[in-house]
Amino acid sequence: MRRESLLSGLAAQNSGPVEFEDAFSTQTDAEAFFQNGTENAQKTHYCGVLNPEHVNQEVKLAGWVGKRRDHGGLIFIDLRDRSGLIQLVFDQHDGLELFKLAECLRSEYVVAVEGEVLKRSEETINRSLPTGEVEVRVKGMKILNTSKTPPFYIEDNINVDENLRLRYRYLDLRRPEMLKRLQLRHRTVKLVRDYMDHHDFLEVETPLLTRSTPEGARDFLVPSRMHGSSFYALPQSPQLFKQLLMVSGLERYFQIARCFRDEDLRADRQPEFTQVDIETSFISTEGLFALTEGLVARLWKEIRGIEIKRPFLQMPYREAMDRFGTDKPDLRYGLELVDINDLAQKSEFKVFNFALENGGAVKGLRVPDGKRLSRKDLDDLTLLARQLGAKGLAWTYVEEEGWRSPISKFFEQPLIEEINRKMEAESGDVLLFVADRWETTCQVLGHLRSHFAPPVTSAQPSFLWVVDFPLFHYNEEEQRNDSDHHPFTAPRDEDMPLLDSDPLTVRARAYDLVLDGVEIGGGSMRIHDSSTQAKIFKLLSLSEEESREKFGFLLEALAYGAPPHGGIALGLDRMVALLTGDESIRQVIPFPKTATASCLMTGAPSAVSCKQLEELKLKLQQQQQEEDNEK
RNA sequence: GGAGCUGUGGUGUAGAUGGUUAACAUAUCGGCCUGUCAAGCCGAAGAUCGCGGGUUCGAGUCCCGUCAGCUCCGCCA
Repeated sequence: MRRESLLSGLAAQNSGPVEFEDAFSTQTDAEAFFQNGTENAQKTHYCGVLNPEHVNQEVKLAGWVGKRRDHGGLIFIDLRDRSGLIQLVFDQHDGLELFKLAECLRSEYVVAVEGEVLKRSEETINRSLPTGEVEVRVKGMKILNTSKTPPFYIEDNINVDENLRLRYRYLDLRRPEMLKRLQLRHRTVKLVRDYMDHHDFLEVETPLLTRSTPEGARDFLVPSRMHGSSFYALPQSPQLFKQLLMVSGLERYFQIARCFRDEDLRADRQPEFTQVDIETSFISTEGLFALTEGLVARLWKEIRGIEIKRPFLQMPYREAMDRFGTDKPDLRYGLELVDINDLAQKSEFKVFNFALENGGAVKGLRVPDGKRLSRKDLDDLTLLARQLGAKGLAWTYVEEEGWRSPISKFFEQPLIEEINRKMEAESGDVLLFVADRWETTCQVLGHLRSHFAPPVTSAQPSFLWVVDFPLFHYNEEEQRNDSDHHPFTAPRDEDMPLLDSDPLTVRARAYDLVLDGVEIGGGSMRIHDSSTQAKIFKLLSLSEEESREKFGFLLEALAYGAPPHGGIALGLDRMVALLTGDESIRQVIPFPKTATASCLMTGAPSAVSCKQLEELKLKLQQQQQEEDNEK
């Protein structure tokens, strides 16, 4: 109960831009802890909690030496622990032996001290420090450990190579802002657990050593010693297990689940990441949305102090692509794409005509005040559009007299005016056009749209459900249909007849949760009868034997009274990063990997001994080649 | 797999068009100093410029390769 009131209190004072609350904002927490246990006899208080109420109290503190200010006969030390800083004072009149010891102190030494909390005189109060009204006059000290000079400053807002931070991650985490991130992440997870528990969900663990299944991302494989030439795979998500738990009659499952995908990394992608994994039986999509919205709203309320409007907006995939050129639109700004198929048709511009004749689309993006863009800027944008898969980019400056553009000659003046009107273009704007396959057109312009995103002004986050994803997409490389979400996603009932006639138009009962242009979760209602599931496998070009071999256990389970069920997985790392305002999820993962999936601290991944390989009956390709060469 | 950016004392940076002893701040070490909190003052030590090769009389600077980090595309939900 006390925790509840503490949290809501914090929320109230925390409504502005991203700000961490203090690790221990109230004295009660720390005091309760020390009164209850003797496990920490070296400390009676956390450094960061001391205030005028403690004046004249004898305290025991322990922590790390921060800044040292040596005045000769008087030494000030900033003592830091998890909670914050307190100024220690050593006076040589308090005893020479102690003072000599204080002179030895260096950055990051670990010390335990005893002393008296004193009120600082008015002119020596430090207003920028929460504990700045008091200081501790030290009467006894023990140096618990010394320290090498750290490779970077242990303080907030440092500007060092990320290389170095990752190599010495334990020191990086010692910085207050990083400790606060860990604390915020802890609180997020705690809120999730409390919320799910409150809604009757059971947290269940699922295996990390499981079997490799086709589809989806590349698996991380773990060789089996007992079964030579066989491998476990680390789960890309607990997908199959959570569905099987529904068959088990669990009805409501969740897990803070670690997931593994062996794909290339990004600022928001790590090879191992954490999902809030949820699955429920006997629930409608709307019911699941309400549940999820409640959870997310709770997090933003408790941690950011932001009241979120519910229910969240919903938008079909098709509309998201048409208007924003992405399946995860950022709705905090406009700059919508404009469909000009009908007008493009009337032009003499072959590129436009050609795209339309081939079933493609022509769309435009208005760049307000685009006249600031130089010819070179436009060339760069064209290059970017090409890199993104478009055949090219058409552009024009909009001026009072008409268009100034290499393509203006293909457009009659009335047509130009019509396009201007449709795109709400004014003199001084630039218009960008892409004519290509519908999907390419949308994607490329969507990317350019984000290029021109105005600076964020609103603190109000924009949550959005993207719904009605296609069930399949065509995989050019493999020349077959692939699941857009995953193979267990149920088609919409009314689209079932299309499965045979026109599978690519079938819509799935799948949904993504999008926040400010970031996909923070996704899920679907699942197939719960084995015949439909078998049919989907077939449409995915999985032979009967193959699907029986890979997913037989699922098909079998579905035949034993599987309840209708569905769920969602929320990206915890991404959510926490949004809550802290960090650009990269590495900031909120204690020990992240680099872009090439290595850990600079431990040196993982690393070579292993021949003996280990032998036990696993593995031979490296390199080894094999050498042996072959010898023959 | 591809593209871009970055790499100079411990750290953060400066080093136009190639030119002698690679500069500054901070940290570190030593000395002085009783009210600092980015303490101050004096002094010292510390980098063959990511690595390898090339061009050149001469390379931190130009070229090629390579490694590492970051960002993006492909990939990934």
